[in-house]
Amino acid sequence: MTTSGSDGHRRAHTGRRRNEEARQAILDAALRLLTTARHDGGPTVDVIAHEAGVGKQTIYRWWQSKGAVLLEALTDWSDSLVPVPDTGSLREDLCTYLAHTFRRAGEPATAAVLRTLAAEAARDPGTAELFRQFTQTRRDALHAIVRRGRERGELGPELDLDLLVDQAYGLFWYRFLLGHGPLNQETAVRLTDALTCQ
Amino acid sequence: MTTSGSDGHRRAHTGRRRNEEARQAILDAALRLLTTARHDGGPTVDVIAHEAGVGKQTIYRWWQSKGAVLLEALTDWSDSLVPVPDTGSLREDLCTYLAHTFRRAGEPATAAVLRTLAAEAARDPGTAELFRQFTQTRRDALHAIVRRGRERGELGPELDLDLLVDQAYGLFWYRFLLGHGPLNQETAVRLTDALTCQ
DNA sequence: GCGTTATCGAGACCGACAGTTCCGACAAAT
DNA sequence: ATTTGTCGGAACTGTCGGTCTCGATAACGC
Repeated sequence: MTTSGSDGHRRAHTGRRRNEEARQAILDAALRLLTTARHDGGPTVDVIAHEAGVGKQTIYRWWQSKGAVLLEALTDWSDSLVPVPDTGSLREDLCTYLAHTFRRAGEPATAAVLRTLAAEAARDPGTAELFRQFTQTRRDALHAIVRRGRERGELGPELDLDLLVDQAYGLFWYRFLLGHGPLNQETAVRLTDALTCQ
Repeated sequence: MTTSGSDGHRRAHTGRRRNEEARQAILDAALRLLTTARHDGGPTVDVIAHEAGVGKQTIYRWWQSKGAVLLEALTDWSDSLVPVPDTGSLREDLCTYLAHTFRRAGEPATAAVLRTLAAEAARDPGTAELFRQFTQTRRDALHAIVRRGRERGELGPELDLDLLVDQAYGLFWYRFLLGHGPLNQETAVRLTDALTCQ
């Protein structure tokens, strides 16, 4: 609608203190542009700034790079992305979590975000580190599921859980980015079977 | 040593026909620059052209993008990269292949090449397609190993071999690019065990 | 109250780099 | 002998991440 900012009103100046509204406007704009399906690269800094009704300086004063903005927007958004189930059954928890993850990644908006972030991480070392931290939180979630399963005796006590987690997320990212194979619900089931040695 | 071309002599002009020496010089320069450890992004087109003693036009006349040049250089080079073992034992073949793959990826030159190509593929859709083709040849190699194993009865006949292959290569690329976990010889053994359900 | 100070939006500017276009030279094709 | 396509070299364009400057504004410290 409006060409500057998500709405037409002018933000009040906060003088010598950081403008929290501007911060939110930047993150909102970043996420909005990130989820807008495009086939080229991610949004440019100029476009984010313009969309947020903000000067580029205001972005670079608070974030170290474009990737940092995008990743913070993603992190805020994804906190409620994929819940971590705890039903008492490893196979059920695992399959639910994987199926949910695959389904989300299949949605165009989510896919665009993840793809753009991965590309940005490949370009900028600083963003790569932030991306590493983001994936770490997902690893932790999956790790918790399999650890509970092992504590219940559903997995051998000597099993390398990190390896198991990385087999799952490795397959996910590999297929998501390269697209050699599908990421559907059947894949989730089969992967669950394979990981639990059924 | 020399500032233009890998050696000092001037190439002979081939008139109206394509200069094969120039083509090789470009690919050689691309690979040489690709394997040179750098912490920033890949080599620029200008540098490749200068290193090969060639005009940029000569590059863009024969390749559609920088990534296409890099990927052709990589493909030529990697044909003899990781041999496909066939000892008659699935676990031995698998473990050998994975261990070899991991070891190669640990060498700085190889690591720089793979990392740069992955970044380039993330940036440019055309290069992404070529990268997909490259990884497909590696998938095929691993697929052949497990297919032979299944034919010998070392795997269940209903197993999804594509899934198995993608678990392996997924873990490889995930750890290679993100670095959450190691890619050492023990990892190869453990992964082999996991994939063959030992 | 009043000078100081930090942030704000806006825009000019810089440097890197992918990709294009032009040029004179050259030899094969015709 | 003329035409044609490539070659090396270089200037040029456009995009984009990131920096710098500027006037306006209001909180902060005295």
